[in-house]
Amino acid sequence: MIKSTAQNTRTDIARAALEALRTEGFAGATSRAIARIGGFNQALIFYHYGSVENLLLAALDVTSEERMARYRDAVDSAGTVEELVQVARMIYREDSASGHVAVVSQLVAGSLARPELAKGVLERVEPWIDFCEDAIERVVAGSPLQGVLPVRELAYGLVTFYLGANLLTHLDGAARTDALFARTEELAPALAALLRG
Amino acid sequence: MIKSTAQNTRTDIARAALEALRTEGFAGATSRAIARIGGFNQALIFYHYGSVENLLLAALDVTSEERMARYRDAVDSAGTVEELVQVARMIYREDSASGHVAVVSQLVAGSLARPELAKGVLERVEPWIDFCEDAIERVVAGSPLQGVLPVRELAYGLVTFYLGANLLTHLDGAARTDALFARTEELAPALAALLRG
Amino acid sequence: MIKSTAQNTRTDIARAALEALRTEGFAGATSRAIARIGGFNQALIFYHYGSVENLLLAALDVTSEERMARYRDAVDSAGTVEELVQVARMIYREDSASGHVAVVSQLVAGSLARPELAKGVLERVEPWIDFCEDAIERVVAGSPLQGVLPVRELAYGLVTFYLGANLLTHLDGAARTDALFARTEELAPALAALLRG
Amino acid sequence: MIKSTAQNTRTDIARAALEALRTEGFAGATSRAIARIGGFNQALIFYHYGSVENLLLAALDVTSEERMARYRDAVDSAGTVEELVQVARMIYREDSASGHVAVVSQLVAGSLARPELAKGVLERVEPWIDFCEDAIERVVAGSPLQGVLPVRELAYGLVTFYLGANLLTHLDGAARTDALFARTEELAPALAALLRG
DNA sequence: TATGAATGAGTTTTCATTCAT
DNA sequence: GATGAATGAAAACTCATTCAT
Repeated sequence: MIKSTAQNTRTDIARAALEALRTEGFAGATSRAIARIGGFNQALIFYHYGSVENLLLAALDVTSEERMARYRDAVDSAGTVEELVQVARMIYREDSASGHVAVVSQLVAGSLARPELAKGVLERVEPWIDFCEDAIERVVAGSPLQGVLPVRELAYGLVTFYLGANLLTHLDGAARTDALFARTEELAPALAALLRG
Repeated sequence: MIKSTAQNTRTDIARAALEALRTEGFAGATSRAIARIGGFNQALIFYHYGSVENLLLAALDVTSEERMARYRDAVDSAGTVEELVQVARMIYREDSASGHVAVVSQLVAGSLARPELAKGVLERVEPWIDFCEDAIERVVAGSPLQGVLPVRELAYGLVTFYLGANLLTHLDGAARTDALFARTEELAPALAALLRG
Repeated sequence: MIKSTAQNTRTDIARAALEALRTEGFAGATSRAIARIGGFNQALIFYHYGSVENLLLAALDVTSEERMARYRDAVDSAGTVEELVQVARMIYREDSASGHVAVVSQLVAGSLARPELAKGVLERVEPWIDFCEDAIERVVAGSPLQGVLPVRELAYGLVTFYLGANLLTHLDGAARTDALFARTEELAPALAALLRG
Repeated sequence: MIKSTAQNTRTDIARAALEALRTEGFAGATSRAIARIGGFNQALIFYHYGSVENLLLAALDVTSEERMARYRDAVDSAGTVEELVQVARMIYREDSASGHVAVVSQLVAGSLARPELAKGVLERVEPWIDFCEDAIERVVAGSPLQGVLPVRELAYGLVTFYLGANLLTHLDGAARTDALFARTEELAPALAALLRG
């Protein structure tokens, strides 16, 4: 059964907005560019979302929700540090390939001079910090490091790194970030040993 | 002896461009905004720099060079891990306060869809990775971790984190990044012990 | 018995149009604004009236008819000049408060570049000139001024003044027009004496 | 000697704005329409005047000043009531022909929902009320009616009538207003007799 | 009857850039 | 060196109107 056209249109618009952020960046994610990418009338954006800013946030919701669900499953199935690092690498790869991080970091950067947007973006970034915190917490639980490791701060640092990674990878490709992940994987057993005491 | 007026004007323009990037973000760093901030004629930008993009890169040079010199001294005087962490924190504080990171991350983000700009920005970010690499190398030298720790990748990760940190701090303030640094300082002695074997 | 819903809707739309003209002026009386004010769907305007212009004329009919009936009674009961002036003042007060004159003057002004609308508006203004003419005629009848006073022209002048008054009162309030009426009331007895010869 | 181009451009723009108000009305006096009429680039309006609203007020200044000077001379040379009525008629004719009243009444009407504009328009209408007051005052001076006639209110009423007249004349032509003036001229001697006591 | 969706042309305003002086 | 003026393209957003349901 086909969903109502209206819903499809809204989704189409949101997807086009994501594509625009990905390929044109925040400054290039204009109503025109989005309409061109999605192949629809510019005015539809305002009909459905009221403003470009609104659309961008709505688009962020679309990807975020999809990915959050998907990644929660993956992380839940990771019991050891080694597995968690592997999952983290997989997430980064997927997000990088799909452009999700690009979208997020463009929105974060673009919201510098737009308090409204900044507020909306922050609200959508917070859950990811919580998500990281939960993941780390689970792995550290029961180890001698529990209570020693600053989990909350580490989670924040991870998200921070994650955003920065995207900014840089668009400049010089993903090779170096990949290398970093590879080294981290190699060191993971040592870290696991540490956790075991 | 006073430098030629022309040189002063060029510097004024570059400083205004930095201020614009800092306060208005990449999308708001338009020739008009820069001219308004600096209190000079819009056309001067094109007379002296040819294009806004050029100006932004030139402005990046101005801050980068100043800071690089200053920070190299500070890092050189840090002999231990603990001291290095303290210096890193100091650098972050200063850059955060002065807006240097804001400028860099705005330029990195803004260059997504502008290959020319991206190329220029990358060239100016590379030295900072080298800088970090040197700093880490010096501290690790002679320790059992030498040869084990992936220094180059770590340096890259640090710069990555650094950029991301700025993106996030404009959203929710510097408190959380500060906390992360504080925890790292607390853990530095343990890390130092590790380095000593 | 309740009138058909359709009729009610039509009236609702016309009332919303009047409200829009009153509060937003001609340039702001757009289909969107009218629909928002009335709380109904934009497309209804076109379903029931075909175009915004048509609606505005229909709305003018609604108020005009209501008021014409009401004012004819009031004027008929005025036998002397003094009473007529008082009635005129009352009419102005009511029209001003209810916004009827505002609506008329906005339509007259807005029709400048729209021949169709101009035609429609003119047809609806004419009866008011006739109305004034009748009123003056009745008061002058039998006096030495009958045949001397240019009644038709005076009536036209009155309506003219009336429109102008509304334009100005929205700028600086009704105080000055009130004062003018007050002075006219004071002078009415002298004028009455003149009429009696 | 030719004035600077800039000044000429500014004046050209203001004149085009007046023309637009005259022929297209307030709602049609858009930046596009004005630029088309004047044959210049739309952006020039914003370069020279910042906004359309500003331009409209500046344009009002241009005509108002010109006419005020011109009419003050004409009124000053009118010593009797008869002459004053003739001058008034002449002024109306000229303003009507040139479109000055059209401009004013369109601006007054259009400012209904724009407080900023309303403020500016009011400031520019006030002097005309003063102007009328002076004119009436001079004619009444020394007559038995001095002190009896409410001069200020009369002046206000005249301006009011004047605005209304323009609104109506665009609907049905100037014939009826002319007729009113003609009748007033005929009655002027009687009025003069009254003034003489 | 009524409505949500859609559209092409319009709105004001700002963009980077050029040019004559 | 520096500036005021100028421009064509593009920005976000709204317009009256149509149409399928």
